[in-house]
Amino acid sequence: MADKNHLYLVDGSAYIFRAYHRLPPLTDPEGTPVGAVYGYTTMLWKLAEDLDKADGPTHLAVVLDKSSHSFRNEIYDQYKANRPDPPEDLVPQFPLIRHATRAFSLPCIEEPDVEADDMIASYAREAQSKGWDVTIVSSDKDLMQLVGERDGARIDMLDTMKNARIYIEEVEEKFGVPPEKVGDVLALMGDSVDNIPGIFGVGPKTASKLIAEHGDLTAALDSAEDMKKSKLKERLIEHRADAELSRVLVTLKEDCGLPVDIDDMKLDGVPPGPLAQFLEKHGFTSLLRRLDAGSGSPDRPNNLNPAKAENAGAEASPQGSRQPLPEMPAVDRSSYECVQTIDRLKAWVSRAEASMLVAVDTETSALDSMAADLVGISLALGPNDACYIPLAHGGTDMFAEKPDQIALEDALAALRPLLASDAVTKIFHNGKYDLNVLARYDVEVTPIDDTMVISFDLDAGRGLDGIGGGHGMDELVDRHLGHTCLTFKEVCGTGKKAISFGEVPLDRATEYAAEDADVTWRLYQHLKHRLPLEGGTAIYERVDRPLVPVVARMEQRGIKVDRANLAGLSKEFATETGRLEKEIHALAGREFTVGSPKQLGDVLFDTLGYKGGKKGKSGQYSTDQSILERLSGEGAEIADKVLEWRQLTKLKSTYTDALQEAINAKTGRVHTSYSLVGAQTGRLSSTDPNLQNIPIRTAIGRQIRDAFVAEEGNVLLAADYSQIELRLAAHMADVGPLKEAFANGEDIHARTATEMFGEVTRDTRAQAKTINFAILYGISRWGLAGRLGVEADEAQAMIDTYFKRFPGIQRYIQETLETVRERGYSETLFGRKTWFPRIGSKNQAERQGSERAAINAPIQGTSADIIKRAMIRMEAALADAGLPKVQMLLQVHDELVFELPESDIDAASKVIENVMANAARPAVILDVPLGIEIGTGKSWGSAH
DNA sequence: CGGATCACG
DNA sequence: GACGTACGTGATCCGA
Repeated sequence: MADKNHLYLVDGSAYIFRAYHRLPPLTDPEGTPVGAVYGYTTMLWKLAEDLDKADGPTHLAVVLDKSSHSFRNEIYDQYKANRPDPPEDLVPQFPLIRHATRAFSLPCIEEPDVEADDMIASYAREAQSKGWDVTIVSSDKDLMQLVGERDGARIDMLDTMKNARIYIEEVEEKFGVPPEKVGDVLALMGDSVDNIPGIFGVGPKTASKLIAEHGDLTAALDSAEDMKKSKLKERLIEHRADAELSRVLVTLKEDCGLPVDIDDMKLDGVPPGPLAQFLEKHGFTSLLRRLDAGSGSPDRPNNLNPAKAENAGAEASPQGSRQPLPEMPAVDRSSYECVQTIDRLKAWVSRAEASMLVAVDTETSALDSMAADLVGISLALGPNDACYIPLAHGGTDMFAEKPDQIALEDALAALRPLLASDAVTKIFHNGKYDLNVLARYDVEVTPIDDTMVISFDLDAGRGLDGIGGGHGMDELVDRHLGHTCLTFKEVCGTGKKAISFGEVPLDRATEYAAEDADVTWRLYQHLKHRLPLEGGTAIYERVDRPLVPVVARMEQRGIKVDRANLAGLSKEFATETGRLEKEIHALAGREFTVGSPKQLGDVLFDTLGYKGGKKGKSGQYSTDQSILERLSGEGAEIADKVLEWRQLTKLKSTYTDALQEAINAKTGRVHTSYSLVGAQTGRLSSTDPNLQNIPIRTAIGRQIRDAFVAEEGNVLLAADYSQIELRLAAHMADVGPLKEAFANGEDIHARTATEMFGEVTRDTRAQAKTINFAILYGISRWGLAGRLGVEADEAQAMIDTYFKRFPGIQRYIQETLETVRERGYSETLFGRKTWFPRIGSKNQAERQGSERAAINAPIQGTSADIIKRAMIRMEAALADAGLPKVQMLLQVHDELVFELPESDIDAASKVIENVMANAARPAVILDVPLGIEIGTGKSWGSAH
């Protein structure tokens, strides 16, 4: 997986002593001294801000000393005996440190009779044993014993005051020995602050020299016998016992009991409420302003992340600045290098490895990432510091002279270590595409960042009428960098004269391709900077960023469809529609294009004279399903025929014909493409082909689902969240009766019918179901009336009853609209924002449309967040359960489809249900259970 | 290329 | 006083 867990352990007690001495003696409005607390608060702020950085925390806890007593006092009664009392204006700040920690909603570890250092050591080792990286936020020299690498997991330290990282090299520089021997050095030199004796007269220099020379403490002490007569020799012999005692005292206890599970230290966003309260209480106004603004000026990078801590009003929108970022020079395409030799490529790779951050873009021969061939790769390490590596340029004519370029396999061999290096973040714009292309060349790419996804997490819904709402690269570059990129059309042309990228001359190709990498690098700086300031970090880092490789793999797997089955259906549908068309023409009395709503409207309402033709704003009669059904009810045979004709042509053109064409020639499977930024609410969308709208509601349509099949020996498994949006509505709106019904596993629509009408009949249940859905979508009396076929008055009465029985719903709607009007966006339980720039429109229709969408977005979006979390965890969960052959193939909003060996059904079902049912945890604990329904079969149709 | 229609959750 | 009435998508067809 791209992201490694990284635990930050903050040595809180040590920090405040240092902060106290370094910061001015501030007091809060009540006169309480808070200088050290302020320093501590800003430190946590900065750490939280680092959540999105390459080496930043994924998990974090603060460790404090609860008491000064520990096992060391038992073996040495003078331990820390001469430590002076803390200054009196520091004493009242100790409890405030806990308050500050709580305000950030961070776990705080304090155990009686255990020193913070030992607790940190124990947690560090625990995390390391699980393969996590660890950063100890401290500069305490005792803790330097822990620095180093073990089984691929690293422990380092961070001195936040000096803003310096401490790695093995730094420890060696300080002590002259590697970390594991620091204890020996400390034992010799002693520590006056902790009153550790050491050897009197031996300081750091002598101690490190002795240990470096002899290897360890015992050997150093033994060596005294052979020394020339000296003061040092005498002291080593005389105080040997002191040194040995000191060795025990400086040894960290690495097996303390761990009161909090490290998994529970996950940084999952900082709720703004308690933090704002804390900042306010102690008069930390500058921090409070940043929190309230939810945005900062670009030259003030030290702002806070909290995921849900933004209050940015629509007017405070920081997007749309066309100012180039100050430190970035204008794009200069002439600065780019075309890399044509392996030596030059190696030079770029080693520079990229050193910079830890590289923007990457692939150029290909087509748009379909599962079919396109790789034509070249561009890299960028900074503004105007970019190159293009052509790999398959040259005319389509195989005899045409090809430009000099590195052999594909040589280039990939040079790039693979860089692209797979944990230490280097690869930035893409829509990285899923590049991942898919490169995967077909056996190139693994991890970890990645994605500017398209970051843009979506910051600005979903922010565009107006298609202006500035997208997340395409050219659009973002224009919007954020004030620059216009070369377009693909300019380079490759359009229409019939269009050439493929491989035919573009290298100088031109370099300008285009390297520019894409260059601007991706620049966009990244801009967008990634905004994430913590605008509360986008949690949803990006915890949901959408880790999802990218998961979805890429799903696309790569594809799903098998039975071509012969589809071809058979196409033929049936063709025969039938031909027959229907003749009948329709006969009934109409003339031939016309049945597929033309305009001509059909004229036939129905003018030629045949049916009543009730309604013209829309386009001036043409509406002939949609509801109209045709009405006519059918009035006895119009032609309406029935048209309905049937429409159904069959729809199924044929959109499904049975199109799906056959979508079968990939190489894999023999159908590979959809999911968009992570397509739906404003955070849902995925599916294109080319859309596999999220395969028919299921009618028997004839379901035949198409039966054409989606498993390979021989395998089955398909479909796992659905049952009624997830209603469950979330019950939780979010705190609707007692609905929560109770879900807890009891009741039929929710029946329960609604009972509450509303006092009895459950087929009729009242159906009405209740309609009303339940209406609620999710933002209800209006006319809309409901139309659906139920009743008068608006009656619909209003039902709405009133609903609100009366379920008062939480009305409150939810009110509160949601108020916050959206105030802040400009709605939010899911996981902190995903959707913007509603039209919520205050003077145009009533437009405004009401926004209101309905705003009521729905938190529910639909939370559901999307939950299934995404399940997807992210699914692969590891299946692997851990020894089920590597179970493959997740499709997502359909509340459903996941897997392909698996028949023999794995039982075991896989358990894992899948467990992951899906618990996907909200631990970030969100729902008041309702998440019900999962699982089915299996040889085809998708039979798995339901 | 926009509108109308209809497939899905 | 008129507006135009359920949320979120994508594919296909027609016709300007």
